[in-house]
Parts: sequence; C-alpha cells; structure tokens
Amino acid sequence: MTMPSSRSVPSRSGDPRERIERTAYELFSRHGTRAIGVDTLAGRAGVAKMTLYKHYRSKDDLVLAFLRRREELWTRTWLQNAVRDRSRKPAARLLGIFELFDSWFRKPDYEGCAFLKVLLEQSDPQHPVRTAVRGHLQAIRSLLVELAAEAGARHPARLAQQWQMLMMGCIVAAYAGERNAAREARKAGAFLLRAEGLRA
Amino acid sequence: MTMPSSRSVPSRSGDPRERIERTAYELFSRHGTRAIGVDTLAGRAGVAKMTLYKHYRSKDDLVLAFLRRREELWTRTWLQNAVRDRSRKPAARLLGIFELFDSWFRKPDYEGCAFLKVLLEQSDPQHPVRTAVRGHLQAIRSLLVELAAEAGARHPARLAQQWQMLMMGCIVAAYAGERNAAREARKAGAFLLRAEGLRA
DNA sequence: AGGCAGCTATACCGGTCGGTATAGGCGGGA
DNA sequence: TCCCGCCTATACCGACCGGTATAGCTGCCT
Repeated sequence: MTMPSSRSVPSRSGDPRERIERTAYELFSRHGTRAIGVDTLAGRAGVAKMTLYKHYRSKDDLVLAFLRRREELWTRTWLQNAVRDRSRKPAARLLGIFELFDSWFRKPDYEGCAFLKVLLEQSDPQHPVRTAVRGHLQAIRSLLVELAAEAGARHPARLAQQWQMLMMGCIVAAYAGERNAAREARKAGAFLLRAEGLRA
Repeated sequence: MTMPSSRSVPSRSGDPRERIERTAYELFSRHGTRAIGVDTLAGRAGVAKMTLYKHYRSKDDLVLAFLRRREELWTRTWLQNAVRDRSRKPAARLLGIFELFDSWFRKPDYEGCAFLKVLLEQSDPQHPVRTAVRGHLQAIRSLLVELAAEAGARHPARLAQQWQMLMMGCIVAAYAGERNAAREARKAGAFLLRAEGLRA
C-alpha cells in the first residue's frame, strides 16, 4: 500500500548503483529533476533510500551523475556516432543532425532534451547543476565546431554557434508539438551552409 | 520569525488581486512555477493565502493567469510594439527582433523566457498549462507570419517557423550564458531572408 | 446603526520534500 | 565459524507542498 509505483519496471538487473543511475536516467530525462523525488527514485529502482545516499552525497550529486550519463549516452553514443555514420562529407554530416532529429521527434515517447530541461529549471546561474549543463552544451558545441571546420567553413565557430541555436530551437519547437521542426530546421541549416560558401 | 521574505518588496500598491498577479509574474518568470509555492507567493504579495484561493481555484489556475499576463506584457506590449516602432520595412522588423533580444540578453537580470520554462517543466503533453503555452507560442507565430507576409516572403509560414526556432534557440543559448547569441541569430536570420528573396 | 462583502490571521489537513538514524539480513572471505 | 561489508526496511526529522476551515477585523452602503 505504501508505494504502488515501486515495483513497476524495476530495471531488475545490475548492481544497485547501476539500477539507480538507470532509473534516474529514465525519470529525470522525462520529467526533469524537480518533479522526481528521491523516494520515488529509490522505489522505482528497487533500492533502499539509504543505499542511494551511500553512493551519492545529495540529490544534486545524483543529478550531476545523471547529466554525465546523458552526455555519454545521448551526445557521444547516439548523436556523435550516428552523425559520423550517416555520411562522409562533413557538410552532409551537419545536415544529417536534423535528419536524425526528425526521426527522434517522431518517436511517440519523444521527451525533449534533458540538458535544456535541467538548465531551465535552475534559476541560480551559479548552481553547480547549471554550470554542469553549460559544460555539456559546450561538448556538443565542440563537436559542431569540428564538423564545421572539416567542412571547410569560413568561420567554423560562428557556424557552430548558429547551428546549435537551430538545434535547440527545433528541439523546443518539437516539444511544443511541432513535429516537422527538424525538417524546417534542416532547410534553414542548408542556407547557413551556403552562406559559409559550402554545399551539401 | 515565520517568514523573513514575506515583506521584502511587497508590491504594496493595488488591490489584492493585482498584487497577487504582479507577484506571480515576478516570481514565476524568474524561478518557474514548480519552484514557487503558494505560501511563498501569498507571503511576498502581502496577501492572505485564503484571498489567493478566493480569486483562483487552484495554483494551476493562477499559472494560467500568469501566462495570460506574460502574453499581454511580453508578447504584445513589449515585443510587438517595439518591433513595429523599430522600423517601417517588414524585413527590417524581423531582424529588429534580434536587436531587441540583444539588449534583452545583456540585462544583468536576464531571466529567459517564461513560456519555455513552463513548457519544459510540464512533462504531460495534455496538461492544461502546457496546452496554454502552445497557444501563447502560436500567438507569437502569428505575429511572425504577419511580418513575413508583409515583407513579401515567398513562404511566410515557413519563414515564420524558422524564425521562431531561431528566436527560441538564442533565448536558450543566452540563458546558458552566451551573451552574443542574439547577434549571431541576427546574422543567421539575414541569410534566411535572402533565401526568401528578401533583403533587409 | 446595522449589515454585509472582502480581507486577514491562524491553524490545520494529508502528503511529499531532502536527508538521517537504526537495526537487521545476507553473502563471501578468513 | 565468525566477521565484515553491503544492502534492506522502517521509522523518523523539520520543512514545505497544495488546499481548507474558522473566526475576526475593517470599511463601505444603506
């Protein structure tokens, strides 16, 4: 009677720490960090609350671990690899991001970008969590700068910055229900490439 | 001793209802709606909690009122008027949005976009609050479509959608600390205009 | 003078927040 | 066999959550 949601999809396998992180990833990604309490988290992970606090000093610590995992799984494993596999020409790789986004946005359980959710729910600019998000956005930026440079852009840093704004803008638009956001962003991106003297 | 923050900047003037809405505007805009409880709100407004619940059935109701006020003050009074005053040529008006954003982002107390904050903190797509945000974003879109059409764009709806993504993207980028986001977005926007056969 | 509407203050409700204390179960290594 | 390290379960802490009940004050209308 205590917690009806405790045992649903308990992510049973793995040691407790792994179960905690996996559960945090699912719940924080979907609902943000403010909406999920530590009791809910421990219950869903099938783990005692004390175990959680043995591995992480505070909830903020766990949130930071979640953000690291998000960079590992989303940025590196998903985005980076998919973009490199999708094409050989760097300019096409940049455009490929939006093709990737297009199928992402059309997933019925599309839940937006965890980095942006966490960024916007923290009003203190000095807070460690918000600082960490800035770092993770910077990691994505570095990837974009690299691609822009490989593509031979005149101003790789500028193109990367504009590209990232377009990415974030269409992620939010898709979250607001605009399912074709990625396709329109891709078209806009193509114009930016031309302005940099590139063609896909 | 009960509430040290109760009387700081109590927005003293006006009837209770106006004080509530003004306080909600300040607090929700800066911190989001999840971070601000009704006790804090009533305390800061210098109003009894019962008075608050006499004017609004629930906190969600108050949030909806806050969003309406945000559209009134931010979208209509601020954005719309400023853009119309800034220039006569519609294409220049579109670009003027980012010039307006540039000074907005450089305010030391820049607090981002309340619509986006509220949108991202609500994970249920059916929730009335999230539905309301979609409506407010649509209002901004309408303004953009109008400007794009006046400017003679070949595809006003498309240009408006891309423009809004650029706007949201640079709002978020600025929130992450990128102070020159608006200037770069403006440059990107100029390329989109050229692609539509327009010149500023 | 009476009355009523609007507001205030205070206390309360069950539930959840992040975080801690305590005691016991269970498995592996010596 | 005994112990120790890791985990569990449960209860607790003060604070806060959204929302309600009650009683009293104040000012305006008649």
